[in-house]
Amino acid sequence: MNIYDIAKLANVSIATVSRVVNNSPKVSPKTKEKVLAVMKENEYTPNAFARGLGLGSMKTVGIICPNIDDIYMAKAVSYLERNLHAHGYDCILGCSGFKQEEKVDYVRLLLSKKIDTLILVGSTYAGNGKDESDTDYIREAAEQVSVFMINAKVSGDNIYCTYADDFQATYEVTKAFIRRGKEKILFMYDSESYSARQKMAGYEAALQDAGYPIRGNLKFKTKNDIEYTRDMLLEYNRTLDFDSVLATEDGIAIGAVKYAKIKGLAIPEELAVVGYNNSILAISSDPELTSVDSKLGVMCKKTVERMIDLLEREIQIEKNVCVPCEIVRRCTTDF
Amino acid sequence: MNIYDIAKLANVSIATVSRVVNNSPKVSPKTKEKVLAVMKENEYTPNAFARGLGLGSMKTVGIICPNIDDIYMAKAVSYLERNLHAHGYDCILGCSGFKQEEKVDYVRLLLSKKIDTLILVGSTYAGNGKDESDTDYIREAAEQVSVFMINAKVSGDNIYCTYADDFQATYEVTKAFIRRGKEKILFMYDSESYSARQKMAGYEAALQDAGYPIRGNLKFKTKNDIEYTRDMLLEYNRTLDFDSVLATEDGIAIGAVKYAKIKGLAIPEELAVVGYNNSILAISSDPELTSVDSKLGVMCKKTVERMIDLLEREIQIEKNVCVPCEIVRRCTTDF
DNA sequence: ATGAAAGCGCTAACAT
DNA sequence: ATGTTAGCGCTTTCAT
Repeated sequence: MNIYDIAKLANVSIATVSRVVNNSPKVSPKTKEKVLAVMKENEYTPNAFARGLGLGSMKTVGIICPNIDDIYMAKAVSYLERNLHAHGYDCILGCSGFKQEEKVDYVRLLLSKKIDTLILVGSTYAGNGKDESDTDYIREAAEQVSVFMINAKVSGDNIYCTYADDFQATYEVTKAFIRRGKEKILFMYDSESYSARQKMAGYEAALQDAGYPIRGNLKFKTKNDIEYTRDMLLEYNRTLDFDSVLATEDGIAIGAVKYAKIKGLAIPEELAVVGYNNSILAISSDPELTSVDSKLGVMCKKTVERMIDLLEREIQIEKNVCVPCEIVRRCTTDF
Repeated sequence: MNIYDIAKLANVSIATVSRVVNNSPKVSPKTKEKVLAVMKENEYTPNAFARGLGLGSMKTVGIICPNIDDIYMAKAVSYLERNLHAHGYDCILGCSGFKQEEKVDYVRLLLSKKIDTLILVGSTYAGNGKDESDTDYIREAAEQVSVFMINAKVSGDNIYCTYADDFQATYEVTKAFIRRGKEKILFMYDSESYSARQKMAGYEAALQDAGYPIRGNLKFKTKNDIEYTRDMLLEYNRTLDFDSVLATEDGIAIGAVKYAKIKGLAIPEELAVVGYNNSILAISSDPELTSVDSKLGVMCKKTVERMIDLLEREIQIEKNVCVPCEIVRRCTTDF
């Protein structure tokens, strides 16, 4: 069943059918009704490809994240999908992994599918902070469609970023630790992503402002893996002296909690722990984890809102939006 | 840049360009090279909509799950995406929620986007087991594209199902409980989905086979929410007597663990607990959770393999595939 | 091996 | 308010 069939059955031209389908005001109620009836009777659905070809759009946005099997990414995609669906857009999802080449390939692939917009979720897409060139593929993509980044900052025309104020959050957590008498705050991270760099910078700034030294061996690189982190701490704890942990991921923080239990350290008195993302892990942990909530829902909503403004209302939109975090206090800290 | 431009620049017809793009064997190496050069030079990418219109396919599969902000669903989508991507298919993702009407709408929506195949993830799409009619929309969809269900069983032409052997798994867990002297096994569930029904049936069968009574008050409906479950148990424990918990979700099981801690019950001696899905929650818990692994990775792989066989090789494929579960033993049980 | 031309099903400008 | 028609960019059949 195509538009010609419907037109014939309804005794009108295909233009009229098209108008009815697209809710054009200039078609008489009578013919509209007639056409709708024929359409319903034959369960007609316009061919999306033909429509896309004519219009140059299928109302689809591409979402790329490194790995949706990650609570944080899944949450982001969930928020994005909901907001986009509400505005009549569909999501085509890609999981690129963390390798540069695959990121580049995946972006190209989605562009070739003629998406209306590209959303890159995660701080890994902001590059390593050293070479500008490793984000060139994003600027290239932005020549074809507008690109929205979530939790990453990349400069370039037609690139719009939304990110959490991670600097401020870790600054405040570190200050709070210091106020409660903690002197040896272990900063645990698992990548050099944009977001991780912001977090480390906040940590360092707070130490500096308090007149504390920044000690390299208190910056501890690990993996976002509970058991790996726990074992690393057990291994290094002879040479490492710390009374609190600021982790860039909840999984890392829970590794620290597990370590404390094995060592018989009281939480938070002997070891205070703060995680990040306020994921379900934070409350599944025992004791429940104090965690920084990066307000992912807010970020996703703001992203989609601006996207719609740009795509449909052609309004001027904010280029970069920074969202404040919230520190959710639970049992692994005494502040 | 379209196919005409390339044809002109390469001094060939659009048919030849099309042949080159589609890797047709009947084009001389020389012209092929020439065309490829022009294409590269101009960064030509075929228009996906036009291609879709001609071919009737954009190599896209629709994936619908109730909610990707759920560890299990996210894992499934992750596996599916990876396998599909490897075969050159893209995923368009929809989160339908659990309401019947929205499921129906979302299926229709994706069908109208001319997906090559539809994958429904989650046992919620199998209906409530009472009305056949609540899965009619799936059979309707299957008239247009083949439908693959993950962890659900729905009968109908062109519908292919892959599900875990949940019956066997809960049967074995229950038997193991009984062998270890547990007499009052609390079955905790959060829905009447297909999978939940299988789990309950396995539990009941094991009790029956052991000559134990099936007591209605030992079937406890809750939510897949740690705190809610914990509080429900605290509230009902005056009237409820149980020495072990078999939960249909890890989150529920952790709620039971939290309850045991508050009540000062030793795990697993005074309260043994088994969760489901072997999610990250199982190891973030303390003590770590014994959990049934439903082999989601295997299910997803089998699904995509059959899909490719059907779509590209037009081979006869298995209609229903049942995958055995694995019981991952950790610290909340003594078996 | 290559080209010409007829679709694929729709939208939108233009004509009436 | 409705119809005619020219694209949109590709695939594919049929000639050559």
